Amino acid sequence: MALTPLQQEFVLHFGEMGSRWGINRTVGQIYALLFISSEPLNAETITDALAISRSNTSMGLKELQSWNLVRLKHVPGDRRDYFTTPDDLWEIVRTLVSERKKREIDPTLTKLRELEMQGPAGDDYAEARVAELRELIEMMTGFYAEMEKLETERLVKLMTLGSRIAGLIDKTGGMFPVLTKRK
Amino acid sequence: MALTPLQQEFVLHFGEMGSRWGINRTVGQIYALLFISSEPLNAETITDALAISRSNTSMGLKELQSWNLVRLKHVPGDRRDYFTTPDDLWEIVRTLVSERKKREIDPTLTKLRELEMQGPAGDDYAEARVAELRELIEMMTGFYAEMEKLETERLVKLMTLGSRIAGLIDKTGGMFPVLTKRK
DNA sequence: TAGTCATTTCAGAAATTTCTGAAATGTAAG
DNA sequence: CTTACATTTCAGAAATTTCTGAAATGACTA
Repeated sequence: MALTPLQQEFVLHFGEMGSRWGINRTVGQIYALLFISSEPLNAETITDALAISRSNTSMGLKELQSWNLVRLKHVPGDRRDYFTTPDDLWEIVRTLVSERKKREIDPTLTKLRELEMQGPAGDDYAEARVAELRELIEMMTGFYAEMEKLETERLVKLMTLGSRIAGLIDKTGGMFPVLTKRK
Repeated sequence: MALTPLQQEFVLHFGEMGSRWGINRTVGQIYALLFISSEPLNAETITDALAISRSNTSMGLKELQSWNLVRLKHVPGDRRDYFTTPDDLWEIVRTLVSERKKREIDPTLTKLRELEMQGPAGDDYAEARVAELRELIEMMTGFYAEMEKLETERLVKLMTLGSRIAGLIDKTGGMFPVLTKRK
């Protein structure tokens, strides 16, 4: 499969960004290719479009599957596996955020709690710092858990609302009655 | 400088997580060490606490400085450079988010806009996908820009509020009058 | 200005990650 | 069961990143 110039450039960009996003070039390219392809692709097609080895494609797809970033499809009468990305971009964002949290945040939160469980270390500053960090992460993951529950429609409204949200909170620390009354 | 067991474990954890966070082990360890140390440290102390080479410390500190994650301090009568992390964790979070956005999001947004500028590519699906992705990223960075403006106090209130925020948006798409009236 | 110490640079070594080709495994159809 | 693919695994090769020691640079002071 020959790529259009647009596809080509898009794929190469994702490959280059890969390392900043914590995935390797090939994985970035495979994802990009699936993302801008209207139809599901099989491993052979990917291999040939990206000019990589078949085994590299296999490993890349495995990695993307471990991130829940691709969906497996089957074409009747063809026993090869076909892959796509979800049509809904918000679904992709949710997956990405959730997986990154799982890999980049949760292990640290666990470790911080473990460190606190080990009891007084005779190092007040470090202990305070660990506790403070743990509390901050808990606040942020707690907020994330709430946002995760929202339907996409409300999430979008919320984001579009922007800083007008801030007006809801008065500086003294209370909130407007409409908020405390609801739910 | 000998590390306490707490410091030791904290530092090692950050080193291991480094690769997932897009920094290398040493950089993660240096940052962690500065973070849990009550006093600013100089390069010599870091080198010796982490058992790495002096040049590695130098490069690691340079990297952390490029991320704006450390502050340079000077001790009177001592011409060596001393480094710390900000006391305020929210300041750290703001820096981290802003730098990650700069490195991981902005280049892609630029590239997507470039691709769109290149005009019709004769590939409707890919074009639509690029436009959709660009719009999504613009919405999210726009929201981020608004949140960035908020004082920490309000940001914390907002996060603690959690999903009660969702109650503000009715399902039909409007918002409560209190919101539209303010500001 | 010469001497001392702090820091940076950089070429090559070491470690790690990524990629490939070949072999092994899995799987459906005849 | 055998054949015909499709996919995965894996050992080593290739590429990239990280780290080191030595030399260069910078900057203060006596």
